[in-house]
Amino acid sequence: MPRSDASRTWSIAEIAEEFGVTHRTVRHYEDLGLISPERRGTTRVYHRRDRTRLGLVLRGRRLGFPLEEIRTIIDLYDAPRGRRSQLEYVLDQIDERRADLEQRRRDIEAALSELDGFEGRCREDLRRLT
Amino acid sequence: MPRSDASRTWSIAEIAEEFGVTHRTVRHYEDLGLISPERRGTTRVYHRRDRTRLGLVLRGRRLGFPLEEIRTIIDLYDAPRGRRSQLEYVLDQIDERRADLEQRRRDIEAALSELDGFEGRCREDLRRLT
DNA sequence: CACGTTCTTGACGTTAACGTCAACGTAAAG
DNA sequence: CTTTACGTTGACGTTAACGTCAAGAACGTG
Repeated sequence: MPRSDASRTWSIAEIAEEFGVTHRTVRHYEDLGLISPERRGTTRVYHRRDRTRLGLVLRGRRLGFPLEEIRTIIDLYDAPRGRRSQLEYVLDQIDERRADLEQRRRDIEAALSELDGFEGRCREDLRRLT
Repeated sequence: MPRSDASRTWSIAEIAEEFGVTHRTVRHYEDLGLISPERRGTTRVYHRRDRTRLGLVLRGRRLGFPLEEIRTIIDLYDAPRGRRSQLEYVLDQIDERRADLEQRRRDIEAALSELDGFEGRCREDLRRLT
C-alpha cells in the first residue's frame, strides 16, 4: 500500500508546511468555508479533497482574487447541477469567470511586452556604456 | 490644434470619471507617490503623464499587485539608469517581475482550462436533460 | 506520570486600500 | 452677493486577510 494512498490523511501542520502557509491561514480558510476538514474528536484531519481545494484557493490568491470570490468559484465546481435552471446559472458564472481571466491574461501580456521593450532599452544602454 | 493635445490637462473629477475610480482613490494614489500631478495654486492639474501612470497603476491593480509594489515597478521605468550598477539592478528587477508575471500567466492558463473542462461537463449534463 | 510537542478555541492587533464625513476655500452664475 | 459646483486637507471608519498572543486539551515518550 503506497504512502500517498487515496486514504492518506494529514495534520494541519503538515498541510501548512507543504503549501507554504501558516496554520493560521489554513484555519482562516476554514472559517470562510473554503475547506472543511474532517474532525477526529476535536482535531482536524485533512484528506486529499482538502488538499485539492487548498491548492485552488492558493492559486486564486496568487491571481489576486478575494477569498469570498474564490469560495463562490470552487463551490461552483461542487454545486449540484441537476436542474436546468441550476445548470444555466452555472454556465453563466463560467462565462463571467472566463471574461475576468481573459482580461487578466491581456493585462499580463501587455505588462510582459512592456517589460521586454524596457529590458531591450536597458541592455542597449548597457552596451553603450561598455 | 486638436483637443487631445500633448498639453491638454484634466481636473481630478475628469480623471476619476474617465478611469472609473473615485477622486478619493486618485488622491490615495497620490499619497502613495504613484502619481504626482501639477499644482496650480492648491488645485491639482493632471497631464498626459499622470494618465499614463494611472493606467499602469490600475492595470497592476487588476492583476492584484499591492500598490507599494506597483510603485516600485513604475518608478523603475522612470529611474535614472546612468551608472552600470543601476542598470544591472534594474535588469535584475525586470527578471523578478517577469518571473512573477509568468507564474500568474501559468495560473491563468490552468484556471482557464479547468473552466473549459468544467463547462464541457455542464453542457453534457444539459444535453442529457433535453 | 511528568513533560514536551502538537493541537484547540477565542480574542485582539495589524496592514492595505480605500470610504466617509467635516470643515473650509474659490470661482463662475444667476 | 449669495448660491452652486468643484476643489482642498485632515481625520476617522471599514473590510479583507491574516498575525499574534493567551490559555488550555490531548498525546506520544522517557
